[in-house]
Amino acid sequence: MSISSQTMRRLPVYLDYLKQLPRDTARISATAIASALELGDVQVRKDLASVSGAGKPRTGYDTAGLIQTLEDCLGCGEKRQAVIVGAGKLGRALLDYQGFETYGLSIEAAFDQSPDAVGVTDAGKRILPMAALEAFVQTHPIRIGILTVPADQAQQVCSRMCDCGIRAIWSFAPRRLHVPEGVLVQYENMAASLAVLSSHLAG
Amino acid sequence: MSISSQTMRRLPVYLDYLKQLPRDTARISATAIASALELGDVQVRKDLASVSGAGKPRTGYDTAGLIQTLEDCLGCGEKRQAVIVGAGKLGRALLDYQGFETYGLSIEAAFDQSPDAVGVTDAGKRILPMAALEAFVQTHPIRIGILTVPADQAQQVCSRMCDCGIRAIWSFAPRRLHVPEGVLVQYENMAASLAVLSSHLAG
DNA sequence: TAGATTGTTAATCGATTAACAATC
DNA sequence: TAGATTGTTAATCGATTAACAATC
Repeated sequence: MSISSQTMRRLPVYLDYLKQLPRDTARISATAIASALELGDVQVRKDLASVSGAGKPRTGYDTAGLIQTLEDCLGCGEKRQAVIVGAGKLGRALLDYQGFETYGLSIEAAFDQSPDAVGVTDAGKRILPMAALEAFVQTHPIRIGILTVPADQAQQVCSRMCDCGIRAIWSFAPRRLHVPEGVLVQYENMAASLAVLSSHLAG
Repeated sequence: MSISSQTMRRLPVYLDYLKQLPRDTARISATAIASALELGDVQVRKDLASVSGAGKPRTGYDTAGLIQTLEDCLGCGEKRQAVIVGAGKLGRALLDYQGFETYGLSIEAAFDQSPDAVGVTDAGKRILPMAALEAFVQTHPIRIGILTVPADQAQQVCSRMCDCGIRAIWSFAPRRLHVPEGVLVQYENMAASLAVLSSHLAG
C-alpha cells in the first residue's frame, strides 16, 4: 500500500509538531494533533494509519513510538547525501542550513561555474568548480541533486546530474526539466506561492 | 469568477515559459505550451481562459498579449512591499534575491533580534533591530511579511506582524501559525518536498 | 459500564481529463 | 472548404470529509 504524496507531505509536519511537545507527553490523540495543526481529525488518523497502525482506542498513540515511526518512514535515520549546483546566495544558504540533517539529508558540497565562488563557506562546506561535479558524484554515494542555478542553465546542469547517476532532483529554478525515466524532479516553486499571496491581497 | 489556487500557482509557470520564447514568437497555442511544460492541453486552455479569453481558434494566443495579461493578473506591475523577519542565512538570501521584483514584490528591509545581524547587506538592503519592526511597517505601505525565524519564535513574530497590519504572511518556519480572520498564511514547506524526494529514493 | 478514540466504509468535494460543438 | 484550435459541458479521478462500527 503506497502512501499518497499529499500524505507524504504532511508527515514531516506531524513529526515537527510531536517533537516540540513537552517531554512528558506520553500519549497523544489524532484529535489533539488535528486541532493544533488545524487539520481534520479523520485526515490525521488516516495519514497516521497509513504508516503506523499503532493507535489505541481511548488512549491515542504512544508519542515516542509515533515519532520513531515517522522518522523511520521519512528516512531521518539514514544519511542521504546530496550536492548543490549553483553557489549563489540561495545555494550557499541551503548549503549552510543545518535543518535538513534532521530529515537525514546531508549536503556534501556545492559546485559553481564561477571561479570566484570556489572555496569554503562559513560552515566549512566546500564549493568546487563545475568541472569537478562528475568525479565527485561518482566517488561519493550521492543520490540527490539540488539545483540553484539560473533558469537558463537549469536543463543543462540537470542533464549532467542525471548522466552521473543522480536519481532525484530538487529544483529551485523556474523551468520545467526533462529527465530520463526513473528520475524524480521536485520543483520548489517560490513564484507560485507568491502568486497565491498576491491574489489574496488583490482579491 | 474566482481563480482556483491550483490555477493561480501555474500562472507564473506559464509566464516564465512565454518570456523565454524567442522574441519573434508572435502567436502560441495552448497545445504547444502544454507539451513544453508537460501538462494537459485542456488544463492549459482552461487556466488561460480563466484569465484571458483572448484565444483564437486555429491561431492560438497572441504571445505579447498573453504575457501582458498574466503579468497584470499576477500584479507584476504593482510594487507590493514586504519585510523579512529573521536575517539568518535564508532570510538574507531572500532579501538580496532580485528575482521576486519580476513579480512585483519588493523586500524593503529585514529585522533580526540579534544586534550582530543589524547592518546593510551586500545588495544594500537594511537589516534593522526587531524593536523597529512596528514603526517601519506602519510608516511604509507594507502588506506582506516573510518569516524566516526559527520555529519556536514563529508564532510570536507572526502575531506582531498581524498586529501592525500585515495581511499576508509567507512562512518558511516549520510551524502552523494562528492568525486573525482575513490574514493569509502561505507555508513554504521545504521538509515536505524533501519527504517526497526521499520516498522516491526509498520506494 | 460509559465515553473517548481508532480505523474503515460511504459520501462529498474539487480538480483534472475526455468529449465535442463552435470558430476562424 | 478542411483542419487546427478554442472553450465548454460531462465524466473521471483523487483526496477530503462524514458516518459509524469496533475497541479499550
